[in-house]
Amino acid sequence: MRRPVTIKHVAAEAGVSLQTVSRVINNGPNVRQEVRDRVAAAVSKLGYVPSIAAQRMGGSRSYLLLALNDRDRTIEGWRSGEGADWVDQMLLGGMLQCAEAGYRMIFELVDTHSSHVEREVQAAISALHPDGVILTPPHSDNPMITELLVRMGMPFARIGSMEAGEGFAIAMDDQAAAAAATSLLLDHGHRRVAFITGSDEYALSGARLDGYRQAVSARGLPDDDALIGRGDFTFASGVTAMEGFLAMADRPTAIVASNDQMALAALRVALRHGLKVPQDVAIVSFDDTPIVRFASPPLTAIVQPIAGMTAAAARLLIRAKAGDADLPLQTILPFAIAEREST
Amino acid sequence: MRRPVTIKHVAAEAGVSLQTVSRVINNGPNVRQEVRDRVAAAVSKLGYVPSIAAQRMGGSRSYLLLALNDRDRTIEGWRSGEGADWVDQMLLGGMLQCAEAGYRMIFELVDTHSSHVEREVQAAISALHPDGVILTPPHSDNPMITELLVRMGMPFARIGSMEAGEGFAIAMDDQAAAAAATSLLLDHGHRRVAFITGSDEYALSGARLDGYRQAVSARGLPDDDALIGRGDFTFASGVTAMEGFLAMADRPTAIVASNDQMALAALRVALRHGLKVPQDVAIVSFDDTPIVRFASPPLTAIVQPIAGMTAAAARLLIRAKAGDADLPLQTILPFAIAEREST
DNA sequence: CTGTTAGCGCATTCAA
DNA sequence: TTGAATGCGCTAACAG
Repeated sequence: MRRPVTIKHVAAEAGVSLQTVSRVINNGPNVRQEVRDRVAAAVSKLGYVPSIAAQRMGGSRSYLLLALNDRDRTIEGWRSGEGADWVDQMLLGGMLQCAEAGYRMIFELVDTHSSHVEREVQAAISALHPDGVILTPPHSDNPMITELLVRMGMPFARIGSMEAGEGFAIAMDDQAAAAAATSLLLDHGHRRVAFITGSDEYALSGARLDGYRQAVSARGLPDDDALIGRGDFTFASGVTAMEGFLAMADRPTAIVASNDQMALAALRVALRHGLKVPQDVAIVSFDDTPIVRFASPPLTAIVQPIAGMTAAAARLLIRAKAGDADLPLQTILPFAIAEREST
Repeated sequence: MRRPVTIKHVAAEAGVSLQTVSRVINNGPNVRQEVRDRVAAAVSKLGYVPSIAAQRMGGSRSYLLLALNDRDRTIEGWRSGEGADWVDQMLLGGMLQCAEAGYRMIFELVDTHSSHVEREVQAAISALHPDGVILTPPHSDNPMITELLVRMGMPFARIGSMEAGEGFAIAMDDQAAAAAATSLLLDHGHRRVAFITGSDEYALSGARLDGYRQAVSARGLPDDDALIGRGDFTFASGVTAMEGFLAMADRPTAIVASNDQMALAALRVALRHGLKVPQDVAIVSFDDTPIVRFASPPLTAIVQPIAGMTAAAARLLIRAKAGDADLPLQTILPFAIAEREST
């Protein structure tokens, strides 16, 4: 049971003071190259790694980033085991980015709807003292949270949020993506393309609807409100919306759904009505979680750059803490479209 | 920008000393109920939450658990986006269990095959000072890691490891599961059931093979080595094994694969050979990641209690740190079988 | 039962 | 360019 090696041991080994070692560790100025090398040698010889707890206590960075996800949605995704891989992609982008800078990302589940959101967030921050917070939808646009963060002087990034405001806004161009999805269908000759919206709680829902409308009117097609189904990202709401469409006399021949669950619902309903996909009705999905790849037929989908957005968030937060100024307050990442057999 | 509230403020508010507050926080003994209540009131009034960094510096717990996953496998799973939800299930079980005790779980990716595994693990531990470490396969049986942990006096749990040894071994009964999968096929009337093994690097691979053999001989069927295909958990190895089976004169009518990837490979090969599943050949898979549910036909699979194992690991580690003695060194969790259309 | 003292490992003042 | 002091928020060991 070796005792842990501290900065003191390194100082003794290198024959310098505590402070000099600290300077070398943090790449501080005013250290001769020779001394720097000597300290570095001692560090690697002893296998010294600074304790982040002590670093924080010393009044510096905590090397921790806190990622806040919605509790219910996240747990539900895990429990269903349907491979809703939002969290995986966040980890992929965020963790790897953090690792590069010696940071760690800690996950926390928070209930947006709870009356004590503030207490929950406050508690997590007080306990961890992170250097920054990464907000994901729907937290990204929850003023209870963003205002608290501002009050605490805690840097944060809002993923999936386009509106300028406090914190770093990082999103893909949802409007352009919806327009692209719609245009794709229009290009395939569809004239009546319907759209299933997401929950209003998410700012991106509005953006996607706007994109759809824009693409439709760009072709000079009428703006038919009957072609817009209100959903809330749940499978059930997708079923309802799709059944509404199929009950119409002049029913749509193509559907754009604001997320995968609703797209799968639309697919299910279509098949149950004896319709063939994509012959009778084409479907485009948003998000591209694994499930849509394994649907029959596999769904064409807008691919969200979740890993990229999280990586960007981590990078910005880390740089901000390092004192980097003039960082972009808004970051728009490119989306992709995965064409599969549903169109 | 409110200044953070510390134990001092609480002490002042309650009119007691620092130490008394600390006692109340940690549920220590020797505090009158009246004082306890007074302190509790001050805590909630001020919204005080102890800083885990400071708690650790004070020589107590760090309230952190470190989960080590294999870097390549994990990243590959995320990148492929196939919804290999091992990590999700770990988070589901581990995070929720941790949250109950005021703990956090931090993920770290480590390359088992690297020559500097020890350095990587050492560094993570030195930086974080976790109260315990959760090892997942293949780390669970990597002596480089386990021995290092023992030397450091760091409590740890080995998930997917049945052998007694240092640390808490937590696993499902892989042998019984493989036997159950095989028996299921035997019950369906199959006489020639083949088995695709996993990589020898994983202790559970041997256990699964044993279970298969046991089930076969329990029926008095011959122990035919030709029915055992060597795999390594990759899709490609599954293809090779399956093609070997199909080239046989007296080919098997049922397959048990040691993981989902290889089962999917077997399915693919079977279909390509014009065989019908399950009529011509039945398939049972291990792991039950989301993809097998969306295969056509959906595969019958052994369901691993990943969330349960991680939760158990967290619980044991937390209790151990709390001073709980006689905790079980081996924990076996029940598995389940999800019967679907492939059998 | 409660308060006082002395660190934990580090970074941030200051001096030299 | 370096070193010595001071304090971060907390707990353990000791007193009272």
